[in-house]
Amino acid sequence: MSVDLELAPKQKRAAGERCCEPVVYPDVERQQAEHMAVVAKALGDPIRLQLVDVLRKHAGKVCVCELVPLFEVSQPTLSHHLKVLRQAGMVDSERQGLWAYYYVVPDSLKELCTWLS
Amino acid sequence: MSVDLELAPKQKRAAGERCCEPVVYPDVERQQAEHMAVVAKALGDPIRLQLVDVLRKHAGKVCVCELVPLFEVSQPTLSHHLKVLRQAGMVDSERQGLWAYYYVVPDSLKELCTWLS
DNA sequence: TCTAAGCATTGACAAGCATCGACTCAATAG
DNA sequence: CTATTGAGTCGATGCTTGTCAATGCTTAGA
Repeated sequence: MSVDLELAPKQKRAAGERCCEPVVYPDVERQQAEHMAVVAKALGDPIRLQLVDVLRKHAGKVCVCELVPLFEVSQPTLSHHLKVLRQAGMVDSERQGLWAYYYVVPDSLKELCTWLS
Repeated sequence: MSVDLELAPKQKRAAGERCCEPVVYPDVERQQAEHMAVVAKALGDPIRLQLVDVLRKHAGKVCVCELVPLFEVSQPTLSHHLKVLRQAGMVDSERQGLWAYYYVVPDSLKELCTWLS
């Protein structure tokens, strides 16, 4: 889960000599980092973070019209935030008639959570 | 750690009647959510996420000049990213002579990590 | 004192993002 | 069929962010 970048051994060098050398960049790990960054970025808004929190506690039981009055934004704005979360793969929705019920995608937070700990 | 928003009980309503009612917004929890969002937002960039990763593994042993060649950005840009992480309270630095050694602030990731799990 | 190196800051610009109002679409009730 | 309601999309707007070139500051060595 770690990114594992190689570091050049630290050496005090004489004047006129650069202290650092270029280091190979591991591409595979970068992709992991990018994916985790997408998830973190999606959580980087208080409204979206609280949306995830609410949905985790009421999975599949909350329609959008119930979420709107929880936040001081318009319905289209909330719809936008839900779309961001959906595109980050963190939530998904299921329509039943007029209503759309959202839920947190299982294990979508796992990678980030594991890396954090 | 949870945000604990109150939800109005879901009811199918008759036509001409709104389905939702306004809900009280808990201010205290919002502040927690905002703080976690700040941390998440700071991690919402692949470079910053990898910076945190490197620093966690080499705490207090890496100078900025060693970090620069790990990423394909200029030194000022990296300095900017480090500043963002510093302002989010996630890293701090210590100068020794010419070099600045960065390290991850202990427990700065704990709140988010706990909430995620 | 002078010079060079490490790092931070500033200024500028393009790209991205949050927000809203207006609109569209789908489903339901009458 | 028509009106209404929930929800997503679009376009416009103002703010934020990532980036680099240029510059400044501090320290160390000559």
